This record gives sequence, structure tokens and C-alpha cells, in this order.
Amino acid sequence: MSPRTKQQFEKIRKTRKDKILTVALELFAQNGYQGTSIAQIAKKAKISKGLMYNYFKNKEKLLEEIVLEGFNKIMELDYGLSKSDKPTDKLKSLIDETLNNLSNNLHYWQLYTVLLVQPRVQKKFEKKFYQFREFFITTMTEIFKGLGSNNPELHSFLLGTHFDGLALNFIATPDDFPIEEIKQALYEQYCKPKRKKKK
Amino acid sequence: MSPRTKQQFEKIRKTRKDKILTVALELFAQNGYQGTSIAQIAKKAKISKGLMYNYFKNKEKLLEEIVLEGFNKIMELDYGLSKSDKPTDKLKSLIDETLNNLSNNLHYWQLYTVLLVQPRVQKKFEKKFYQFREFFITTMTEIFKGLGSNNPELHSFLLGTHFDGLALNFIATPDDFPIEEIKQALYEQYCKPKRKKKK
DNA sequence: GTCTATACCAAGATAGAC
DNA sequence: GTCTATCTTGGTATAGAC
Repeated sequence: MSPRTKQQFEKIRKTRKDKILTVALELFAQNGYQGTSIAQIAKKAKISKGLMYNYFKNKEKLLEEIVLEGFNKIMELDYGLSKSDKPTDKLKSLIDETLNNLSNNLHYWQLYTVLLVQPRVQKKFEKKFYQFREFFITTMTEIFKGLGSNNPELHSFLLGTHFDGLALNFIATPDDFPIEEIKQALYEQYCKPKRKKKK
Repeated sequence: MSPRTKQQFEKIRKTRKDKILTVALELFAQNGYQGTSIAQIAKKAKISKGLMYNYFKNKEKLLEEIVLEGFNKIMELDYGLSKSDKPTDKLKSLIDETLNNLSNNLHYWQLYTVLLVQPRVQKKFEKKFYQFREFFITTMTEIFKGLGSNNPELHSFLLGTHFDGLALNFIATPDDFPIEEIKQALYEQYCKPKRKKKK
């Protein structure tokens, strides 16, 4: 009844909820949304099936919370862009941070990808996907403008798709992924885009 | 009882089986394996649920047939490599054909991607995935050697991942995908890889 | 707050009539 | 060969005891 006890409960509740979110993210990422059962999640979180519904209204709301939390995390990053004003430095930071982020948040990217390729599921998070995409593409376009690119939108799009492909491969085979070599190669490949057509 | 009738039956059977394979591919690609029910497939193929099991032992075998058929189709392509011996031409053909193939076999690539990102499902087709990957990477590596690349394996890997990323984006938003512009840009980007280090 | 038991339903698969 | 009816399982979600 005392306030202190109440706070204790709150803390336990929070911890347990986080636990559920963490294991659910992992399972959804690995087995897909439909491929994961509440029972599996409960087991891995070491609670009963029934208790799951004390923390989340249903399976769908659980997925929503996970996805939105992930989006927020990723949108908060500034990809080291504030470190310098030189476009070459910015590009280097962006590449570095994006690839670091990839290995730091593997499960989230895996889930993101699973959802992205399934139109029916994707619809639900469409807005968030576009929002993130817009933010990222715009940032890159500005950098390419700074580098004197003759088609910054296209180069930005291409670097974006390249990140996606790297993510896909990293997800499928996280070992056998020479991350530092890749950073270097990307930097070389994108740092010197074609200038205005030379005659 | 006559042979002719028997042939007719065979033909009808074949046609119907193909119909099932086609609609199942589409549904699996769009909604995932677990996200697609036998009832949905049967409905779209305009047959009863029960009849499905006359054609396929079970849902899993159906998926297997679809995936293996798709792999075979894709492995048969030669990506226009025999047209010329010049590495620059070969690279151009490869880029062209890969992107054409992407839009011609959208559903298959979509399924391929869905399966690739889900480790549990992936295991089953692992060997086939690697087989295709090896073939593709080796082909590209040879081309980059011909172009005088200082690290043909890495450049080949990077072009491969870039294709994957483009596929992912094409799948997610097939409209708003400037395919010809991309072909051109890829060609420019990969055709002149760094030579041996200049001192 | 947490668990067990259970209602309920959707989906895979089979049986049997035609 | 094809369909309808049915069995069976496994999964979501709820009820109710502690």
C-alpha cells in the first residue's frame, strides 16, 4: 500500500515489459510475425501465456510497440553528421554509422526487412517507413550536392539501395561480412561521383 | 480408357497444377509462407481445398516445388554473357539482364527475399541459395578481373549486394523505380573500378 | 499480478460420397 | 478426379482461482 511498494511494482512491471519486447523482437525477426506464437514469446520471456495479455492487448499491439520503438531509436541517431561540415567527412560518417548501426541493431533491421517485403503487413507501417526513408534520402541528397554530383537524387537513391542490400546480406550471413573493407570501398565508390558532364 | 483420353487427362492435370503453382507463388510472395492458407490458394486457383492434396502432399512440399522451379528458371539464364568477350560488354549485359529479370520475375524475387531473411525457413533452401550465389559471384569476379580491378572479389560482392538492395526496393515500390537510369548509373559506377594502387 | 484451465476459432489434412 | 464434410491440432484470447 505504501508509495514505495508501488514504485517497486512499477519498476518490476517495466523490466518485465522490456523483457517481453526484447524476446518478441528477436522471435518476430527470426520467424516472422505469423511464424511466432504468443506461447513461444511467453516461454522465452519466462512468464505464462496468460500474463502476456496483462502487458499487451494482443499480438498485433505487441508488434506495433516493437516496430515504433525501433523506428524511434533509429530516427534519433544523427549518424555523426554534426561532427564536421565537409561533405566528404559527412559521407564517411554516414557510411560508418549506418553500418555500425546495422550490426548493433541486427534484430530490428531483420524485422524491418521482413515487414518491408510483405505488402499486407507493410501497409500498417507504411507511413513510418516513408518518413524514415525521406529523412535518409534527403540527408544523403544534400551531401551529394555538396560533393558536386550531377544527379544527387539518383546517387542518394543508389547509396540507399546499396545500404539495403548490405543489410539484407548481413542479416542472412552476419559472419563472412567484412564490414571495415566494405566501409572503405563504399566511401571510395561514392565519394567521387561524376561531376557535371565534361566535354 | 483409350490412350487419347488418358493424354487429355494428363494435360488437364498439368495445366491445373501449373495454375496452383502460379497462384501459390503469388500469395506466398505477398503474404509469406505462414501468412498464406491452403484455403486461400485453393480459392484463387478455383478448386476445392481437398483437391489441393491430390496435387501436393502438403503445404511444405508445395513451397518446395515453387522454390526449386524458380531457382532452375533463374539458373538457366546466361545474362547475355555469351554475346561478347569484352569485359565491359559483359558487365553491361549482366546489369541489364539482372534488372530485366527482376521485373520479369517479380513474385519469385519477392518470395526469395522473404525466405532469405527468415533463418528458420532459409535453412531448408540454404544449399540452393549458396549454389546460386556462388555462381553469380564467380561470374562477376571474372568480369572484374578482366576490368583490371585491384580487388575483384570485393567489387563482385558489392555489386551483388547492390542488386539485392535494388531488388528489395523494387519489390517494395515497383512504381517509382527508374530502371533505365539505374542501369546506366550502375554501369558507370562499376565499370571503372580502382586499378592497382597508383603511387 | 500471476498462473492454470478453457473457450473458441482458423488452418492443415483426411475420409468418403459421387 | 473432384467435392463436401469432418477430424485434429495449434494458436489467440479470456475467465477465474490464488
